[in-house]
Amino acid sequence: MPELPEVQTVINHYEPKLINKIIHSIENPNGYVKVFENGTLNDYNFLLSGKSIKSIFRRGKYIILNLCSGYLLIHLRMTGKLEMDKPNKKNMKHVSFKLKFQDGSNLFFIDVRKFGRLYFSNNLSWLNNKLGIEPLSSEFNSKWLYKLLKSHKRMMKPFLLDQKFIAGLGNIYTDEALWSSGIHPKAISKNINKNRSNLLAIEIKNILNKAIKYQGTTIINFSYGNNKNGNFSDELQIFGKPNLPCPKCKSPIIKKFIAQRGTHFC
DNA sequence: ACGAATGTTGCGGG
DNA sequence: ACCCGCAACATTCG
Repeated sequence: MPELPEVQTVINHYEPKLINKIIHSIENPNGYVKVFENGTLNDYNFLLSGKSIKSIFRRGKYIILNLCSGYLLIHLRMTGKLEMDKPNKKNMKHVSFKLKFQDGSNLFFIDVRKFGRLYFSNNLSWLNNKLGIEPLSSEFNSKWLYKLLKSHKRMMKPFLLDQKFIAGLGNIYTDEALWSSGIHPKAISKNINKNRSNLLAIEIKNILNKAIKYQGTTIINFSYGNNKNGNFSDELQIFGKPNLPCPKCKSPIIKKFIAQRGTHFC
């Protein structure tokens, strides 16, 4: 369930460890080839061998390694994890790829459900074309959000999950942000009044920033580094708490399928 | 014991 | 434009 705060947590953790490393080669020890979104293992080796990592940053839920030429992008999807320590036996069989560095260290991509993907690209224009605004940027503010909501007629939950409008929100933070702003997940964007819209913009930023500070949410899968867990799980107000009393009104939290996703609201 | 649910994304169909 | 269903895949829960 890595969403924006979890991806940022992974980056914050690995940035100092990976910066200036030189890639020696890449392997896929379990022969799973679909992880390579564009190209074969040989292509990736040709493109990556000898390249150094200049910087690491995030766009939406993508981890981007800025190489001395080109970019290597990692999407964790549902269960992807990065580890530098050699994985234990159980995790070893879920290694989708292994990046070897010239200094002998490694970066393992462990992915139980194998949805995670690796991309190589010379530029990021295709990514910027398909992803919407960064919710933590200054461009994302009350004014921008209100304009967005008014210009579409969509259910709020799937709207916020749609990465081409706002990049980085997933199931957990969408539920939390809507609940905090008093907006029903099925409410139609066009009908949201200005006060609620303004509140939503603030809550999205607050919740994401706080979750990054707590190093993300661990419910089932998320961990980073040496099996470090996120601490935002304890700060969740309604996600994963069906039937428990709503912190605001004390009536039981409702969980329903909306937009094919388990959705919590009150 | 077996079906359902579990984060994310993309695609086809209505 | 927008919604829905499904698929990718493995594991856990009831």
